[in-house]
Amino acid sequence: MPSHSGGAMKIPRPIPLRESVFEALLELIISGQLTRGQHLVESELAALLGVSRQPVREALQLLSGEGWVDLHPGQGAFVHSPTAEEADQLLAVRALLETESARLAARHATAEEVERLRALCARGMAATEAGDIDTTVALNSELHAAVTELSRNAVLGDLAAQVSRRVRWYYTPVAARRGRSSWEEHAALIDAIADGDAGQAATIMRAHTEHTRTVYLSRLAEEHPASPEPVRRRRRRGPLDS
Amino acid sequence: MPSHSGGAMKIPRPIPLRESVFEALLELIISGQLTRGQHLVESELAALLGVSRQPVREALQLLSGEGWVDLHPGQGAFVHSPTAEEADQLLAVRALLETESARLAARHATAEEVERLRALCARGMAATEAGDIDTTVALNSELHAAVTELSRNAVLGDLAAQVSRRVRWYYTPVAARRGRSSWEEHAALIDAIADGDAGQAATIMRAHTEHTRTVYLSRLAEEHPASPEPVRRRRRRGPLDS
DNA sequence: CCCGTCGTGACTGCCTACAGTATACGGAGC
DNA sequence: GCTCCGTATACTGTAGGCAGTCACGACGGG
Repeated sequence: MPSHSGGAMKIPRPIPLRESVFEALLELIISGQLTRGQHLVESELAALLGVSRQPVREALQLLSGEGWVDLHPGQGAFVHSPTAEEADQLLAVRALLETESARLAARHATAEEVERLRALCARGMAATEAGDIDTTVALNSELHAAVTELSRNAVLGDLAAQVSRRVRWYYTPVAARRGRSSWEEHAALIDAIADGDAGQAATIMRAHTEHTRTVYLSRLAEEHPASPEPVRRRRRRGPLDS
Repeated sequence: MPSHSGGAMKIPRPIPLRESVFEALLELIISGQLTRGQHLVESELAALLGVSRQPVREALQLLSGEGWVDLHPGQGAFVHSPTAEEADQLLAVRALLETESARLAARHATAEEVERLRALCARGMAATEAGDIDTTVALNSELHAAVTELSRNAVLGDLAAQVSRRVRWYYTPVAARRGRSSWEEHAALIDAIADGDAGQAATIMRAHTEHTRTVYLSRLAEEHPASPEPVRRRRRRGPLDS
């Protein structure tokens, strides 16, 4: 995330293998192929991805740093199993960071940048109308990321990006019922940013994120049963074994 | 940072070597033995600490994740060289996180916990009076950490802790001139928390952190010259060589 | 029948070794 | 004398391998 670099964004020529592994594992986690609480055995993953254990280890530590897996010393890595409480806290923090981002964005955004936001918003609304959940979620993330970038605060942007990615994990099943209203809120937000009305932008973003949080919680309350204490036991045989 | 655990804080028996290395390197960076922009050669550090390269690599990646070093693929690790702009952004984010923490702390804190805060505050003021900068800074961090813990939001607490540690790096030279007033503000903050006055606590914390930020910036403006474009060249001979 | 103890297997943590690559130095050409 | 290029060096990235350790299962005792 080079945030708002001045045009000369440095792209390291050799993409380290650990990052490729990181992306791959992240995809496996988000897509659910690696289930919550599952024990991740380094050698199995290494064999699965066709690399050695070392890049896998490093990728697992990166994932641990961002809260995707839990690293138990001497015991290995386990896919993080988020509790309802934690999700709520995460959404609260997101609300905080994004609200501030919106406030700052309203102060700094140029007309050209506002246009980019509008374009994103239009595409997002189209995807929603078409019922394309995955694209909708992706565009939602992209729009929020764009706003944080406009805050002109790289540190804030990085933190928000990190939190957003985790939120996105829980968010996908919620996206459907947020539907159209979410994008109408986005449109209102962009208007406020275009006007340079910081207070208004912050207020809208606050309402928007809190709305999402409410929807998430209500959904959680419905399918209530959930977590029968996830498996922390050491796995001997599992879905990865052929 | 197990945040607000309920008494049974899990302490993994074998402390991984990478964490010890992490701590050691962090100390070397904060104390200035590793200067800004310096190229960190894995093998040298490994020899220095008497371990192999692997734990050093992993520690460097942890440090990179928290913004202490920059990892250039195929080139190695360099001690991060924070710009004035970045420091300002960091302080702004800290203000945001800590303000929210204070607000939440005021809602959740028990009388017993407030007492702990007061004790910390008293010790801090004593250290300041005694002119013990290091202890003052340490207690300052501890107090702020205690407040974020009282927010009862582990995610917020972790983020704030991370940001605070980085702030502390820049903060040490500033601590002296913040002096007594800082601890008076702390005392006022604790009063607000004790009263359960969330709004007041937030306001005080906002003013407190913004005050710190102002002092930092003014100090920066004074010793203005600064950064003669730090060394990014690859080092062949250096202070680590014996 | 339940509980403590020992044996076994498997996985992590760490070290060593190799290959690829970017940088720095020295020499040849202009 | 300056620039360009070849060679050498040293560092990173990756692989493989060994020892320590944790968990599980079986056996024997209460």
